[in-house]
Amino acid sequence: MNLNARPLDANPLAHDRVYRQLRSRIMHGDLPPGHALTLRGIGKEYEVSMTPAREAVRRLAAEGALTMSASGRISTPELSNERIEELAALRALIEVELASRALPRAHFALIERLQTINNAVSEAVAHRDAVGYIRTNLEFHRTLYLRAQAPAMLAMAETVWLQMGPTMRALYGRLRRTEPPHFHRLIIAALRAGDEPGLRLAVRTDVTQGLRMLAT
Amino acid sequence: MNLNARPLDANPLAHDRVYRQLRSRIMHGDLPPGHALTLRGIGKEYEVSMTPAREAVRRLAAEGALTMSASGRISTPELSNERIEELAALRALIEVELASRALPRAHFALIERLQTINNAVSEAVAHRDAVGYIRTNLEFHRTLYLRAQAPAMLAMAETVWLQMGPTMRALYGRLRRTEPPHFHRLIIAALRAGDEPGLRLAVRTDVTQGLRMLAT
DNA sequence: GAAGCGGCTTTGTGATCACAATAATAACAT
DNA sequence: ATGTTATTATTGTGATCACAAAGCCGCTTC
Repeated sequence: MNLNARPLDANPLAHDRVYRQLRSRIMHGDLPPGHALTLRGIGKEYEVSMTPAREAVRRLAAEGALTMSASGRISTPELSNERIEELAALRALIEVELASRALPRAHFALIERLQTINNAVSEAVAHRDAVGYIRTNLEFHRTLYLRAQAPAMLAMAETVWLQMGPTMRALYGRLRRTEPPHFHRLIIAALRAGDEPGLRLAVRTDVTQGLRMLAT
Repeated sequence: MNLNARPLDANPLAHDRVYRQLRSRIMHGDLPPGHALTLRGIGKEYEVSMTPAREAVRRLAAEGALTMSASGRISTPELSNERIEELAALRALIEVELASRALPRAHFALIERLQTINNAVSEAVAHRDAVGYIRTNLEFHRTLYLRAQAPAMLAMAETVWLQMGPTMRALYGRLRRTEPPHFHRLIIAALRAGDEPGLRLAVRTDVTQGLRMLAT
């Protein structure tokens, strides 16, 4: 009898499924910084054995989404202020370039879609929904950058988002703002006007504004 | 009897040892693009079972150092020209920033060390030693960037190097030059003069010059 | 010759286990 | 109460196995 048989209705590639779900939760701020995880716990939660859980964790650790202590304990990263500054600088570098490359290809339909997403961002802010804000905000940026046709750069940007996920949740969670996202409007306006310098400035400002929350 | 016992003289963390050695070989161009690997082959080569080999491969795949086909077959990446252009642009973005951050901290001892490394680069070029050239060239850049005190950025740059490793070997291997690295001298001169714009230009040019070889 | 077909082999995947090391808890003494 | 030690529970690591799917090779057929 085959004890290792996997249920026929189960999706193949168990480790990939675990990886994607964990990645989404981390990127969107579902887990606070320093949250501990265990291989057996993950396996139980996703109904797999330790093996695929280990592979998913190893992959996420390689991307900086999880940190492993010297003894192998798994947790979400707790970023120092210097690390946050670095990651914000990386976002500025990469995302300004992505936006710049997307600009010539940003037609009306894209700009309209960005506005729709931006409304969802405003709504999440109004409801003080930190996770919803992070998710829609990242969707706004990703939608724009997809037009750049630069998958390696987009992957780099998403890796930075991943690393900042838990910290962003902690930052936005303690934030008590209800203002709609001002810089997103500047980005949209620059796209509409075909204003590249304005777009670069708007993206850089939007991406690094989180630092100001830290400085207080 | 414990069948899983590991030899007492062996270093702990087998998967990490395998990871580091494979990573070094890939980054320095030891393997050509498209080179196939197997878990059992890696395990046999490093005298471990499939498990640590799998973890090392999974980690390298997450960093883009290896690609996995839909059926899970492992090989070094074969980069398209568009992907190479993107990675070169990423190098330019990140490494120019790293150099700029290192500039205020670049004292005499560092500049002298860069010159020593650069002599090794020239020697590798003279001997048409592609792997030696890649290794010393990366050592030149890493030595400079370490002064930037920006570990996340340096990690990003190294990830790009990793992805380009096999392709760089193929490019430099078919190259028949004996000129010493001209732009490295410009970098050193700009460091000595404290000339930030000149440094940025020199790094950007050095990093993207490989594209010119492709265009021919 | 080129394309289809049968088998055999290779290969990644996931489950399970033993083990060692770490963390957590209980017991105790001061 | 507090700090220390001994015991127990938890956790990651690596080895091994069964299995299915994909590659490979020789054969046949038209």
